[in-house]
Amino acid sequence: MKTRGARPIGMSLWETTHVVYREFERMLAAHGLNRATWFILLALDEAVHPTQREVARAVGISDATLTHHVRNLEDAGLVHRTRDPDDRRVQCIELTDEGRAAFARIHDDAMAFDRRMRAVLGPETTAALLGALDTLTTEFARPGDSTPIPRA
Amino acid sequence: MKTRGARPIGMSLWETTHVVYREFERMLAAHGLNRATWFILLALDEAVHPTQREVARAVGISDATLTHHVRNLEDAGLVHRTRDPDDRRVQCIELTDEGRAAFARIHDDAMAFDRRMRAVLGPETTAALLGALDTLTTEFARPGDSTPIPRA
DNA sequence: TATTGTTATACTCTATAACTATA
DNA sequence: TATAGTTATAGAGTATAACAATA
Repeated sequence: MKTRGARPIGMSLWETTHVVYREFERMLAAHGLNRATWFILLALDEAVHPTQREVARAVGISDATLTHHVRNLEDAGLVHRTRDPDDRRVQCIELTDEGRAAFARIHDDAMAFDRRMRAVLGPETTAALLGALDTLTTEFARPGDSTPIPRA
Repeated sequence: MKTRGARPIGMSLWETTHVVYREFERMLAAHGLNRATWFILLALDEAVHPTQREVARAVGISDATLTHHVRNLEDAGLVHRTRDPDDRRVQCIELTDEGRAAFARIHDDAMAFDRRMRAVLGPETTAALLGALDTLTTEFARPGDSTPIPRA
């Protein structure tokens, strides 16, 4: 068949995301985290006392998968869980002091990573890229799917 | 901490790639393929009688992982392997008639998918997006990594 | 009955190491 | 010795289903 012609956008999208995220995850790994646990910490940072279910929705994974990752974070001493006294079904996840310190360190690295991307693109191309990505997300998103994080 | 400020580019990149690829893989699944096996068929289409090792390099997976996927493709009747008579260590992978037909069908769907992306973006934004992705890939690629396909 | 979260289990993709067979 | 590929095994991330505790 010898498929020739313009390279599909999806190919470039896939390759770039892969290349960029391999570097990003290398950084996370140096802090003992992976993509999922980093997204969980971000979700914790953006909500006040979220339930595990809310965090799972924000991250885009199942409750069972979240339990798995939260256990790892807890074993690492970065988060602490307590049952909500007003509704003892609910687990309240909070960063420990150590977790807050780790978050701050990783957040610094993540911001530096973002600055590197913006610097190499320049402000106009950065804006164009973000606009294009947003257009594609709107076009292909399914209602009811949250998901910033899936298996890739 | 309440991290506020501009959304990181990586977040958008990740989310868009996820949303787009979930739809793409839904299409592939309707044809009985997944991302890895589709990339393998693409690699077969672009080279003449490649060895398995060459295909693995092109796809960006290990030899052992390739064996795994090729076995699935063979079980599905889409490819056929023969030992190279000139060097019996080498497996030559070829599409079967059924494989060629499946490839053509999926390729049509993949092109339609690409047209949909280009249509919603428009020609200028498409070009800008591809340029930005290329810039990022160049910035973050590591020499010696082939990789169009990894786990994401 | 409904909801929150956990456990048990399993599946998929991936890799490394050890191996076979060929060269 | 070196190379192409396979097998055996394991690990990471994910999910579904069944469950316990609580409401």
